[in-house]
Amino acid sequence: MVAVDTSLSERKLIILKAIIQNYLETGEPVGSRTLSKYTELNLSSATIRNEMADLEDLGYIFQPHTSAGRIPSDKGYRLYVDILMEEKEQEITEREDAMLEKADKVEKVLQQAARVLASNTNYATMVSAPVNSRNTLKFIQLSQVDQEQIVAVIVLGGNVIKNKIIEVGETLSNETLLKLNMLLNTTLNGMSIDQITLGLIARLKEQAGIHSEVIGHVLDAVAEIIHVEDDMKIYTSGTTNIFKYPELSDKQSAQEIISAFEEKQQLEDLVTETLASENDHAIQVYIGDESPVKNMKDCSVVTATYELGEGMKGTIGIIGPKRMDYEHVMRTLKTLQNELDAIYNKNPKE
Amino acid sequence: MVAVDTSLSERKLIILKAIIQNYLETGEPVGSRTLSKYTELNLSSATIRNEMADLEDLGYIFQPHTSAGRIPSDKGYRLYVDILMEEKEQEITEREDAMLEKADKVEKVLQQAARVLASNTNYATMVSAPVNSRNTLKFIQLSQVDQEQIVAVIVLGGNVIKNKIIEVGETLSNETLLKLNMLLNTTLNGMSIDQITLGLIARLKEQAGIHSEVIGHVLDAVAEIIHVEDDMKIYTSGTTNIFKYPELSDKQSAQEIISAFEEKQQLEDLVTETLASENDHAIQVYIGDESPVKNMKDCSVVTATYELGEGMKGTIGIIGPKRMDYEHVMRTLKTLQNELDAIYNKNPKE
DNA sequence: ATTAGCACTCCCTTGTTTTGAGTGCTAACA
DNA sequence: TGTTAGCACTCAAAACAAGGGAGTGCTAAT
Repeated sequence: MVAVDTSLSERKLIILKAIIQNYLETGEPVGSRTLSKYTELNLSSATIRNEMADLEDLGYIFQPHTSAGRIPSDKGYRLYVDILMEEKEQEITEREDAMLEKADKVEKVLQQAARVLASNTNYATMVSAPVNSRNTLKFIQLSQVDQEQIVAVIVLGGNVIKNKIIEVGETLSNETLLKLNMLLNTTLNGMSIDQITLGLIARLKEQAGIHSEVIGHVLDAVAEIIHVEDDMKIYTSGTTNIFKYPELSDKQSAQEIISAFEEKQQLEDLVTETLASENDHAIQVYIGDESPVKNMKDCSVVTATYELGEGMKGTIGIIGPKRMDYEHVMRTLKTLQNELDAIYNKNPKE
Repeated sequence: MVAVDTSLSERKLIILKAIIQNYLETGEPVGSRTLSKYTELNLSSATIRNEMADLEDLGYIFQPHTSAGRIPSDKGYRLYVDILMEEKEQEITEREDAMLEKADKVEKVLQQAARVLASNTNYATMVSAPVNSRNTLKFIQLSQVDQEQIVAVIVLGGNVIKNKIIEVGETLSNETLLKLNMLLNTTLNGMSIDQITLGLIARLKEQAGIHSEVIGHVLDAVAEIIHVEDDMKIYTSGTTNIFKYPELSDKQSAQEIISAFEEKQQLEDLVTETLASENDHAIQVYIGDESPVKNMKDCSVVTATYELGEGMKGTIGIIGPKRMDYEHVMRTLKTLQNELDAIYNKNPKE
């Protein structure tokens, strides 16, 4: 995929790059005359025209209609992102003061991240909260609320807290509760959520087996709390930025994109896809049809994975028109990714 | 406000009503010829024209431009909603099978409510989660997670659970913790959140005064957990329905409305306003400028308050074009309001 | 009081023309 | 052989013109 098409001469590459960059700036189809001035190689428009005809044959650019200039195809953008674009890598680590302010709750930070990203790029953005299947259990406790209710509290790494009310038919004695708590803590402490299997729970039941009925019920509830995947939280911002780009502003497109942002389902798919992809910390670019979200077939989607610690991974992403400022977007995304990665270590919990 | 303008003859009212109903259906300015057929009173278009001229002078209708038909003004809609509209009250209680399915989590129910409402009406909808300032405390407990962390768990009426990790400098003895828990439970149990004032906390501090420093810190934290208003959760659905109405579909309007739905702040204001209004269980209609949310000055907003029990009130609302089907909307809203009101009693916690 | 009739207004649609940016091709050129 | 000037051609978009039609206000007749 990244292999350069050998049929492309140096000059064609320069011209293609010029076409794309010009189009990114203006959003207008770019013609041969414009290019003959724009490029450093001094060629007449006629020559450029010949080259452009070739580039069109090869599928990198096309005309929206006869007698119009050319615009990049998806294939063209792909080549640009993979090869042509100059990444200003060196700057990334040094420059850029923090985008995020501290905040004590993770949710706040993530919502803020989405906002910052949107205002920095003028595109629509999303940030998914980390899912924590590889997280470990730090503490577990059952307490009697009243005659018929027990509250179970579970603290995971990163100070994620889960809890639930468990309804019990009969009152449990203090003693039983104490034993149960002991048992749970000694057995489960330090284990990752993945490790706490149904088999393990079954063995616990046996060990605790005295009033098997109630206790069995309680343990089942505990297992459920631990395993129930909190449905993925996704924060969005700047959805209306898409109105800044005419190619996405018609009713049809706007409606599709915005509803994908409201009904979060599609974004969840996007996150899943991103997290599943092999090379983790890289920035991923989906151009047009490449996007896993069908509603975004006319957009480009750029995503990155961050890690709050201990396998708690989340995704940050930007959705905009295909003619998006890839350089800037990828740089900003990388910066934010770093900040989020860092946040857990430097500021474990305020 | 509800007083009928005495200058309006019976006939004018009929005509006005006809104009509005016709406009609600078609969305087109309605002219005198159309009306002379549409209305039961057999009048020629000329007569109707005279009446319409009067109605325009009185500010109930206006022309978008000379030589166009008339459309209702905000004042016209107001009159319609207050007086002209026929509410089919009787049906409400009997008919209508349940819109909501049971679900164990409140959030799910509310999200579903928003969805149902949107698909039933073809407008944009919002449902706010109840705020619980008048809720009472059922149970409170502090537990040691590790050397430096305590987790505080608080259970409120309706099984709302709040919790937080508290960082402590030094380890607290089991004994101290036990005493603290006793103290907290005996003092605070059954109190409403409003009642737990800073003064009360100060008195508690004195009573517990032994290791004043750490304990003071912990008690402050507890007070904070109790009082920190969970930021209002608002569920939305069908935002993109606004694209079905041309008068709201231009970039400008669409952008304003949609961003109000994304950045929830304005919706929160709307909820606050609704909840603050005196007559609680009534349906409220805001037409155009009447809306507390400035971004919705070209819309109509219809809201209702539901009560999950014990002063836990939330708001459901519909946002659409001024020419909205008020009857249907208000009826649907009322039905849903009843269902939500009932849900807590019939199905306290599944 | 109502209505028929008429002149007038103004938006909207439709068709026509003009403009201009851009292309492809051919022939001349270095 | 690669490059360029020149020219005819295309097509979208803008500008313009004309007609139709829905609607109004006013006047005069019923």
